[in-house]
Amino acid sequence: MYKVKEVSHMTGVSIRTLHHYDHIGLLIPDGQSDAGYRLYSDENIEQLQQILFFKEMGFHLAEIKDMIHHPDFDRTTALKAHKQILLKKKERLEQMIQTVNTTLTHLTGGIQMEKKDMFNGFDQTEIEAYQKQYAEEAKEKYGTKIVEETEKRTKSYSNQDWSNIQGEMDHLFQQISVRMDLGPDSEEVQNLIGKYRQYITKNFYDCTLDIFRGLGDLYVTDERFTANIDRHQAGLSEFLRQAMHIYCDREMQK
Amino acid sequence: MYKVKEVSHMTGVSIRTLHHYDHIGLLIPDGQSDAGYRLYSDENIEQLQQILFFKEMGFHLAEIKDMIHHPDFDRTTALKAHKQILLKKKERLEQMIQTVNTTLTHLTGGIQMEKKDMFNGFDQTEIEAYQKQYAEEAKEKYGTKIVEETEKRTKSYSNQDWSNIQGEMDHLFQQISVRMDLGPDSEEVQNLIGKYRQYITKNFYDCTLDIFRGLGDLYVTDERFTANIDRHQAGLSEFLRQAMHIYCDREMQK
DNA sequence: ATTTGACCCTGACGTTTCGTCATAGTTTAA
DNA sequence: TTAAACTATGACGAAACGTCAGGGTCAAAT
Repeated sequence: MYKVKEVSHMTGVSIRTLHHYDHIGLLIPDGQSDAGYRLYSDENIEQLQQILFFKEMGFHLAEIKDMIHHPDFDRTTALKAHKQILLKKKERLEQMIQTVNTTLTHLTGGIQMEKKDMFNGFDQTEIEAYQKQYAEEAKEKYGTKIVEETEKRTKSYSNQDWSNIQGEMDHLFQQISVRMDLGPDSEEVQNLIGKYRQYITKNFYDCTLDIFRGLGDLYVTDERFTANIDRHQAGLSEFLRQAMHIYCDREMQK
Repeated sequence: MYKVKEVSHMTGVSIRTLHHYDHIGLLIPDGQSDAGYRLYSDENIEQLQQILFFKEMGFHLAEIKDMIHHPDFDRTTALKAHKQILLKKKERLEQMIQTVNTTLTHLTGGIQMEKKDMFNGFDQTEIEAYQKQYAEEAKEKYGTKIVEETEKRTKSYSNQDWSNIQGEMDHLFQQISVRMDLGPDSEEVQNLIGKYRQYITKNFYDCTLDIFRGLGDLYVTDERFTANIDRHQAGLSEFLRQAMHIYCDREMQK
């Protein structure tokens, strides 16, 4: 016979929950001490595990109570009925997600139209000016090789190309921004960061870890980057820097 | 200016709901009659429709309250965050439906083969019978591929092979059972669980995480399994289920 | 002018599953 | 014997209203 704390440790349910289950008659301990302490038998433990199992499936405690107290209860029918309920809930959720998505595209679409920034203007001269400027800074930091490589690769890019690149980039940032709550070290975010690096390597230059790390810093120290990135989401640039650092740390360890 | 019943008819919300929204400060009518009747303006109606819209998307009333009372509220961010929540809920629901399906197929399929325990009887015909039956259930769940694979692989197994498999399996269970006190999340146990999965994949079919998780549930819900497993050690089946779930959760994160 | 019926109001409890105190008795080890 | 650790029983809170209960208000019919 086990006391509440032991049962709690064994099964992972809280003591309060045990009280509650006793209270509503879902799981009444087989025994009781002189002082009125609840004493649970091995059988009680098994019952509890059954209860937890059905609870995981989303059954209400009242339903579970019926199921375990009526051994001849038709579980199959109950399960089928339950499944229908779950399916309906799922449908509703999907509907909700759809609605959110629709609203979201309208909202973000509106914002993007409003703002004209360097990545939205595909004027070739502007891009070149940007490249030049970036080139100078980059030379100081990473030497001339990377700069030359970038220039060589981007020279032949058409407006269409830039537009595509911008689209991909926006998409990636978008993806990351909605996952900010998962934390910069989350698997999802780290995967996206990896994609981002690949994307740079594909379109601009071989983005080594050192460079990548520096790029992350740039997002916070250079207000042009900061502003451009944070337009997706406030605080995204700092978040990106953290995530990129974590990414680099981990990659170095491999 | 409209009274509660009119608003109720116009929008479909109950009068009590209007009371409630007033009470929590979500929708306070613009006017009031001498007798203290709530009088809603056209603007109020619009607000209410906004509220209903966000409610449909599954926002909590408190969140909605913030959104409509703070006109510069970042709806985009809120929506994105909300979407994540919805997606998580959906995942959980799908998991639950999966579990229900597993239980259902094994409950319905179990009637005819009640007394035949696949692991204890090495009679070839019995095994084949089991395989057939399992095949039907499994087909519903995982499609025909896994079933065919199992059949293909096990067709040539001799009694000796089955005996060996059983031996290995017993050994593994034994190993796990003596480590139960370390907890299902301990490294030792998790390693053994990993081996177990490999073992299944090697001898029967490609055991995906979904399948593996379902298998864990089976150990608790299907008494044939429970009995067979618990003969090594009381409570082992439940322990296994927990360990397998933990294993799957962790593997999914990788 | 009064009655009647439709309509409105403000509580307040119930629902669901426990978390979180608060207060108080019990057991156990030092 | 005393302090630490454990247990017990309430009771409030949370979310979003449904559902009475008890009691005013308004407009039309008597």
